[in-house]
Amino acid sequence: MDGTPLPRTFYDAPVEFVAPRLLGSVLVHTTVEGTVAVRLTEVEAYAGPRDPASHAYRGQTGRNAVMFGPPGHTYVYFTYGMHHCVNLVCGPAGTASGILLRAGEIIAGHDLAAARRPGASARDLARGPARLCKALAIARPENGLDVCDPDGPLRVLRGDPLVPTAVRSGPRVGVNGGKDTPWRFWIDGDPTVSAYRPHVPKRRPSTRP
DNA sequence: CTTCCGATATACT
DNA sequence: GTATATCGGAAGG
Repeated sequence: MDGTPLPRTFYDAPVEFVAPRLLGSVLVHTTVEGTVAVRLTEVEAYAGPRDPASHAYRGQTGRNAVMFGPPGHTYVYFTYGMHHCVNLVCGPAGTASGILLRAGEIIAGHDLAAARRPGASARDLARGPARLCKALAIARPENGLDVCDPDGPLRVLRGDPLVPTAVRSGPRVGVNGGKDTPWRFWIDGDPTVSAYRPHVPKRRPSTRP
């Protein structure tokens, strides 16, 4: 990590090209409470309107609007009525592609992250997309931020190089459409990578007594 | 470790 | 009305 944000040109490429190269980089969020930094160990690529698993598959809505804007910005969404998840917008403006930040290792601000995640072990602080957001205090106000701005509150810094064999890929977690597209990327053997869960449709409440 | 399940905003039928 | 890019707690092994 050299303290310099990844340049916007880094994100202005096909999302499946950018995603594995994002592993090992560092997301840093500074608030009035302090600074927490996470080294990314697991991400997923979502390719806009052509990808049935993407939030942009059915076009623009109020929620996904920033996906249709320029790269290098956050797309934060609220799901299941209680969790936030964060993406980085990729590709030229209008591509509506993004990379979901699924998990990472807290490398600075451990005490603050732990205070935001009571009861969690160090390994679990950012092990999962909603857990990562909670540990870094990423929520609606962080939607649409420019992570390339060196003076902004939320930045993505270049990480130490990985050995090429360290990156693995497989199907994305919990998605129904596009389940054969291996666009989940993670650092092999890293304990902070989240557990894989296949998509499971919820059972309807029975009307039977 | 595992399975089950509830919480409930947002988008869609 | 139904589905979902999730999580944490309870209960079982």
